[in-house]
Amino acid sequence: MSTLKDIAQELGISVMAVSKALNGKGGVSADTLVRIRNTAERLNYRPNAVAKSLRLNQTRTIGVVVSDSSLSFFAAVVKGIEDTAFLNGYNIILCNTDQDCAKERQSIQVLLSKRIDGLILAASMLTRKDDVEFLRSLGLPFVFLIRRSESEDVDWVINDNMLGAYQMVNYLIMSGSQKIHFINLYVETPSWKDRLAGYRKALDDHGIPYDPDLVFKVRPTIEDGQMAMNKILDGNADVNTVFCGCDVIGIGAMEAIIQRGLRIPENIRVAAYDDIDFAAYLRVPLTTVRQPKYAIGSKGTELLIEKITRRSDEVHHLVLTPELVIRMST
Amino acid sequence: MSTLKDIAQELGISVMAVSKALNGKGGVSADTLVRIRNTAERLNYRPNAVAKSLRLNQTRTIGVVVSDSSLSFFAAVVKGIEDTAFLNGYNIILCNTDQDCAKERQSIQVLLSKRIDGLILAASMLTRKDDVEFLRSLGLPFVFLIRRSESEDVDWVINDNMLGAYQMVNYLIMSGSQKIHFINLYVETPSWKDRLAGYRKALDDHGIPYDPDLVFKVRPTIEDGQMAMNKILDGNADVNTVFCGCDVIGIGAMEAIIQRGLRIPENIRVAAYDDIDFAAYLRVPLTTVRQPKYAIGSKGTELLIEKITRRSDEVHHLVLTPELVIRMST
DNA sequence: ATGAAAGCGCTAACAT
DNA sequence: ATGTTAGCGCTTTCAT
Repeated sequence: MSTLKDIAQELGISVMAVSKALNGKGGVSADTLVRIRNTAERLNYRPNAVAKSLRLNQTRTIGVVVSDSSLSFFAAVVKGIEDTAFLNGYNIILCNTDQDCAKERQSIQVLLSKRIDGLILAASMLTRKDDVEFLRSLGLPFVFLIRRSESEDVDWVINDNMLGAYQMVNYLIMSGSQKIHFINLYVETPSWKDRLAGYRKALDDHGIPYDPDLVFKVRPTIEDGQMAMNKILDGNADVNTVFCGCDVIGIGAMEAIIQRGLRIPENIRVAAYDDIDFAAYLRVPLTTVRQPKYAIGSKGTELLIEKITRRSDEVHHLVLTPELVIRMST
Repeated sequence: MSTLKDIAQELGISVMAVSKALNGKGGVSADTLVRIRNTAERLNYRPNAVAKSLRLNQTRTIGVVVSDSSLSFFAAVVKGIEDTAFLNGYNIILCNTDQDCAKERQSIQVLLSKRIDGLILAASMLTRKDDVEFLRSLGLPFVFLIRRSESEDVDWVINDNMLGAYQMVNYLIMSGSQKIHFINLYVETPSWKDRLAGYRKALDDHGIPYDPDLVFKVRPTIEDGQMAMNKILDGNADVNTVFCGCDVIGIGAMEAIIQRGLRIPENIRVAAYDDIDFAAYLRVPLTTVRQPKYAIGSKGTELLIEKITRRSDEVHHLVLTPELVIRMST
């Protein structure tokens, strides 16, 4: 792999001249410029971004930590991130946390070593107030995506979880449901609380008392959704409507219902959250709250790059509006 | 952000001593070792991987170019890659090519500038023989995943496309189908050809003549699958069985069939390829060929790291065995 | 227009 | 056990 020095020696000129020429900085005669370009081409010169990074103290690389990039929902967010990063001349280093707090911190430390210019935390486990101290101590611009922090003075891009849950539960009530089970996610993040608040507010607005026995917490897997639904069905003859914390849980719930020979929505109505790619093509097309997945990724990246470039300390909260998507399952 | 020098000055010792101590190289007294560690801790020292990379000529970073990381199938492969990279102390820079040859080359050039240690090409567009020259000219270990190259002398990890297609078509014939439409992917890659070969071989083995009019090419999207299926249904009253090049196309095909009030599998049998996460939970649970998605990613990464470490020039072809998964759609 | 010097943070090789 | 030298490839600053 050839270097500026190689080109300079080849031409009997200084390294500086070559550097300036190849970076279009001027201060080089038209004649030498051409000769330098040709030689660079011939020697198959590729600028060494590592050396550049060391010198300029910027890597044009963004760190992305996400709980599980293989889940349909996160994969869409990551695509939004990567596309936007690419458009702005950045690359992304992708790390999975597997919902493991320690692994998340470890990954962040590695990214820090690699001197990323900024950090995206997608569905982070570090949402507590004291986690923010740790994140701040890194001295690095960072943005929360999907899940917000409990601390108000950091940036985030999320969908309006309270509104989404409210809209869904309100719709379910308006269309006839009085008793609504809620299989929410198992980590009690701010998003989790916001959705619960939306659920409760909708009940409240319709004068339906809140029954904590109707609320469950499970991991976002088909199996767990199925198990939770089975438990609900086992314990209770009177199940009418189920609102699931994400589509994946909803798929498991539908599976449990169908396996018992019950029909959706005739016997039980099922609703969920996210609107993943295949939500419209499931056993029963799923009524759900659409999160603007790709936009969360792209807006979040724009915000981060803005922070990297401007270095301003304004706090930005982007709360994107979710959309109720009514399909056959209700 | 503090450096070795900061620690050295603080302690009034040389930079070298600090470097050795912090890297566990020995040659430091137990006493100074402790003092160095403490000071490093206190100054919140993080080794600068950029400087290390420049010095050592290795970044412990792998480049991953993939056609579209948001597609369920690729997302699973990428997870396999990232997990395995992490386990071996590597990070991945993820780039999407969007099936665009020029973008793929551009991304590779950028990765090359960033001095990645190795390159993974997942469903690359650079499968032609002359593309290999370009890839070799990079002087970088690389591995093809999912899609193989036309050139035999490069490494790859794929599933046995010929066998998978053969097994499926053989099963379809054995279970009663004589006329089988084939909606294959639109890029005529080696994988594409292998699957067509498997399709033809199965027909052959059963004495069924090959009819090119039954073979179609579409992009791997639900919409295109749907359009293709509609075209088939429009032009032909006698449609019995459809084998789709991937599950996403299969979803589109099923949608078209259902929208016409036809039943799956009673009126038309539908089979596909990949076995994406939700294949079992679709409108009609999908009969498909399971690719070992995660394993393709993890085995491919192991192979690449092996190449990075050993620098041997043996060629490895890992052809993983696909599995026929029979569900309700046939 | 061109170049020399210095240094980003680190480590291998070689003193002491 | 500890330190010195040199240099990875690049760019900023300051000559000429």
